[in-house]
Amino acid sequence: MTVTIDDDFDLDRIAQSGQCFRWESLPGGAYRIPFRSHCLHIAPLGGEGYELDCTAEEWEGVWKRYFALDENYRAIRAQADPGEDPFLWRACEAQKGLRILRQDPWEVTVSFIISQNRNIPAIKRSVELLCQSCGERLSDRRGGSYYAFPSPEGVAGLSDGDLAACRLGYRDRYVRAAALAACSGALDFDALAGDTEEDAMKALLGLYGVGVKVASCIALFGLHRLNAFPIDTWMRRALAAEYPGGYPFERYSPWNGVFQQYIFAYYRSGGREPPRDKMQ
DNA sequence: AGGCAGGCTTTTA
DNA sequence: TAAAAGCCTGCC
Repeated sequence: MTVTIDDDFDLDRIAQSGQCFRWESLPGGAYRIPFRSHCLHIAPLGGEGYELDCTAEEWEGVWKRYFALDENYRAIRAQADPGEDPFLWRACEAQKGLRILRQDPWEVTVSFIISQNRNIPAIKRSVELLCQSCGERLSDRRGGSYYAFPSPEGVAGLSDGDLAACRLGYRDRYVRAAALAACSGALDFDALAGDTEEDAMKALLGLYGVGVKVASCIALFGLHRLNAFPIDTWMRRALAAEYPGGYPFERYSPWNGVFQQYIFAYYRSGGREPPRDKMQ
């Protein structure tokens, strides 16, 4: 089936934004996107049109929510004023098409625990190895196979050796601890959904191996708390260079996390003063 | 109590 | 070799 999407929506930008690690790039700007037990092939047709391999029901019931198409990113971007904050405006213009997905919170939790002190290719590799080691092998609609992201039980059941084979390094005990917490109910994403931002952050920070940065990423990308504002090395550089007087959080609430993502992507793509030496 | 240095696995460029 | 969407522990 085909659909038209009448808002900011750029598959390449989303794929490269560092919020999801399992999108598979295909020829022609298309992607294969696994989500829980679903898998979508989506190909741009030019303009606002896209070719999908799912039913209308699945598009309506699963993917529109996954892509957060109920939210209007043009309207969010419009809050950045070129005269008031030219840097933010440029970042939004340059990265137009980004969206914050509604991903599976468990997958996001593990992925961002794995992300610490690593670059994106290395993160993708470990996540994929983890999926292959204990995720369910499923078929997409084109006869291809893929591995679902494993359940907490699946991860908790891995031997030391199998977990080590995922090349998680010192993070392997963090991942195992998160799996045990999710199995025991100590980590309950449904409960977190009803919490205040502060309580949700507090609960996430209680996980072994989860600090402020990773907890913020889980809140933003896993719990869809669009005001959560992860600060990594890139954001630290961007804030120091562009907002020496402090970032105006009040001004952009409750969309701080969205603007954070524009700034992060803009900076990482070389839009501003890359780290002293070279870029990718 | 709260801040800071050092260490940690592995990959990437 | 330094840096990578950092965090934990021990010391002060």
